[in-house]
Amino acid sequence: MNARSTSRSKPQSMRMRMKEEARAAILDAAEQVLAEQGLQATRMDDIAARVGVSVGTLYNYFEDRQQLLEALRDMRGRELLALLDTELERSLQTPYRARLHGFLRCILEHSRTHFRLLSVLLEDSLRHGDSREGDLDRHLAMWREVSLRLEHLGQQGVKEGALRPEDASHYPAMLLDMMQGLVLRQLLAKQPAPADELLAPLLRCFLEGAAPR
Amino acid sequence: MNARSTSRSKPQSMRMRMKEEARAAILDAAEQVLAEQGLQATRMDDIAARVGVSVGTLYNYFEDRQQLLEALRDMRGRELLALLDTELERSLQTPYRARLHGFLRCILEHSRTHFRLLSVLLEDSLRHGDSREGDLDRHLAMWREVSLRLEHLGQQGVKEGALRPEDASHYPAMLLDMMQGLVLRQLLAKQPAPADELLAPLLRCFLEGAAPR
Amino acid sequence: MNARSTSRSKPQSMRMRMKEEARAAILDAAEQVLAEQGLQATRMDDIAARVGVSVGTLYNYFEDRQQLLEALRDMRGRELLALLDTELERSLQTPYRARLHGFLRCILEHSRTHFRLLSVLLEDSLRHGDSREGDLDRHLAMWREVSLRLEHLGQQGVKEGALRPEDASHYPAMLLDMMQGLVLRQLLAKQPAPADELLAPLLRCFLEGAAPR
Amino acid sequence: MNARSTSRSKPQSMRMRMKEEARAAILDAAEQVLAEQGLQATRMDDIAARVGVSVGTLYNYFEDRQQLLEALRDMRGRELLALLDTELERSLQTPYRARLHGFLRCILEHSRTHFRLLSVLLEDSLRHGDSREGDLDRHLAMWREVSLRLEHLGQQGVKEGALRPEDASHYPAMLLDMMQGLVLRQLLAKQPAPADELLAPLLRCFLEGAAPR
DNA sequence: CATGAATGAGCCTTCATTCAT
DNA sequence: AATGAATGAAGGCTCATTCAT
Repeated sequence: MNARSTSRSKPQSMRMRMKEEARAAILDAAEQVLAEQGLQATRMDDIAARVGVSVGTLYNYFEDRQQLLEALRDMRGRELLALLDTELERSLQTPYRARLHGFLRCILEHSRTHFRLLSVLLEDSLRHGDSREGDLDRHLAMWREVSLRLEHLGQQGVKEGALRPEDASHYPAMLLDMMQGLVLRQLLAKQPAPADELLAPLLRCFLEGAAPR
Repeated sequence: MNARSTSRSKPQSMRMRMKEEARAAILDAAEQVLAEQGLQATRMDDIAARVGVSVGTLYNYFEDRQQLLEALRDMRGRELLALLDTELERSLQTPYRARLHGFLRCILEHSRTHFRLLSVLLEDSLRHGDSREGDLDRHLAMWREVSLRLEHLGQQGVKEGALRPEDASHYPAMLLDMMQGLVLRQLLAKQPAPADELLAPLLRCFLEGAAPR
Repeated sequence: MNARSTSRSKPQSMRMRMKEEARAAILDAAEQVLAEQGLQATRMDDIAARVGVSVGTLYNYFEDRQQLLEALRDMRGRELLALLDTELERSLQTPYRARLHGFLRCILEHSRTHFRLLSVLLEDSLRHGDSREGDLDRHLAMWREVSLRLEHLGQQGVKEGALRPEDASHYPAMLLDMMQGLVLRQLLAKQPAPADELLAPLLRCFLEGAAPR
Repeated sequence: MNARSTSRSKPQSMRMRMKEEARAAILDAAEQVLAEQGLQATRMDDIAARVGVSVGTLYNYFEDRQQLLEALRDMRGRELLALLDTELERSLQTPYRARLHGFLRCILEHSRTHFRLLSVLLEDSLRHGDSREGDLDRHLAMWREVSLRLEHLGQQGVKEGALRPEDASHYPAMLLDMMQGLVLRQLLAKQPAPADELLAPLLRCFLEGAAPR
């Protein structure tokens, strides 16, 4: 009865592929609207209109508004981690400072692309810090992954003699803090500058400090 | 600190004093609720209930919800600046490093006290980055004031030979970024640590860098 | 501050009285709409329009749609019990048959007045028989109260020698069943007949049976 | 009635037979879901899922939700009448009391089997008493058929001298009322009892009355 | 005929704001 | 000034129905 099986290679994976693409399209639209209107102003209708479908369709792909946003967060998180891992692999034979530079540039660029989204989701996580624990957890887990990679990198730096080991545990946090500020200021300034230009003083201060030698 | 008290004649200043106190009470309540529930979950009814008055009364003191929140932001901003100025004055005769330390501790403590508020208001500013320009402006203006004081401090640092002058323009931003991360992580960690313990590695890294000398 | 106490006799009870009247008005309107449109077709907007207020107002008096309907059920239930108790008291010195007749007439009349409501609420109870247990419970509890009174009445009948005691436990149920059918057929027939005319054969059959003696 | 079936050639009647079986399967599924979830909670998707087909398929067999439910009601109605007629034929040579007992047992058992359905459909009929006249009519027509058969039976009873003729016109209604109550209480009690055990006191009271002789 | 994704009108509910007392 | 009931626009979500494949 259901044996309409023509000579198709992957009937199921076709379905699933299409479903995945539709989900991705919705998430892209959601990010756009989110970036433009902010979290609470983003109505399901707006997202639907942006994709060019009707509201009901959104609910064929996501349980509710909340789940849609979580899916968006998760997807972008996974994308960033993939980027970073690619970069780390690419630069395997490179000295610490250059690797760190590449790593941070990845973050900077990804964050710039998705900045409004990130701030909006951070905001959301903070607001519901108490309830919806699992939600915040997944968000923090992602950043912990990034931190982890920075720690590994830091160990290379220590081995190379490029880093003092005493404060090593603080480096990832401080780097990420400064990165976040960088991105934030970029956004507010509305004058995007080349990534390397922004990273140079950051790295210089991080490695050599503000005090004269 | 709240020294709005000019030497005015009784009748008016009495009125105004009471009005100001009522406003302050409302703002305190608003901050509490905001901290507990987040921006969008904070209803006017909740604030009113917290103060112990009825909704209508709030509208005798503030145009609308938006203005109330702005007033709250402005008040806390002014308070922080007052704190910083007091601290700067207190430490006038002190060397750069100690002054910076005191300055940052002020920020850290004030931010810890009002953390939820700050994150909630930041969120709000970002969301309406496009509309409500004047609002974001006032918020940024406040932080520019803080930055300004850090710059002054930096100049002292350069004069004392405690800072390299080349990257001086980046110092305030980097310091504030790291401070913000510090506060953020404090909140998420839910294990408040003594301010000085947190500031020590930050200052060490800032001044001496991560690279061995 | 709240000491506006003018020479009013019952400031609070005034408030409460008005609140109760408003609730009652809403419930009356709800019953009308319910009777006209049925349970699922009854929208909150319709009820509000019927009372002449806006939707929001309904929510100042009832948690949600469900609670409003429950309140309606409870109120009508209490009214019926009050009617019955009044009737029972009035007829204390009367013989069994007459008392039963009066009792049943009360039910018949109350049920005719609120028939659509009753059927609609019964329906609702049946539907959610599994979930919302407490809800159905309250409804059944009310009818159990009616049954209880019928049992008491039956005891009088037995004592008077007007009833065979063997099947006494079945009498309340059978009487109520026949009453319910009576009311139902009245509704469907759309030709309301005088209560006594309907009750006479019912009582005759109940007491004397269908078989010739 | 449905005798559109002329003596046609196989292929078409094959088609129709299959079509009828598919319809029956859908109606069975619908009844299950209806019984479990209630009228308004029963979604077309649920029915489809229960049959193991997709929603669209339902619409190949029934105009819309409403027609599907009506078809279900009609089918169960026809089934009950068939049962009753079989029973009446079987007991042709039996005295009145036994025939009545058999007749009522048929109703009781059929009603128990389909109870949730019946209550749900009754509810539906009552709700739309005003619109959809024809719908309620078909439902009532069915019960009128049952009543008719009870009347015939009653005539036998009168002839046999087992029934007083004066109230004969009320007997069918009263019997059906008590039956309905019986079934309803069975459902709510959730402790199914043997049919005869339930019917005995009912018949006793109906025939001999509650008053001692 | 079967499929199931898409549709979109419709409903419940929330909450900032108003205004008569 | 204080009160708090009333307002009603707005948004999230449901689900019967359609239709292209």
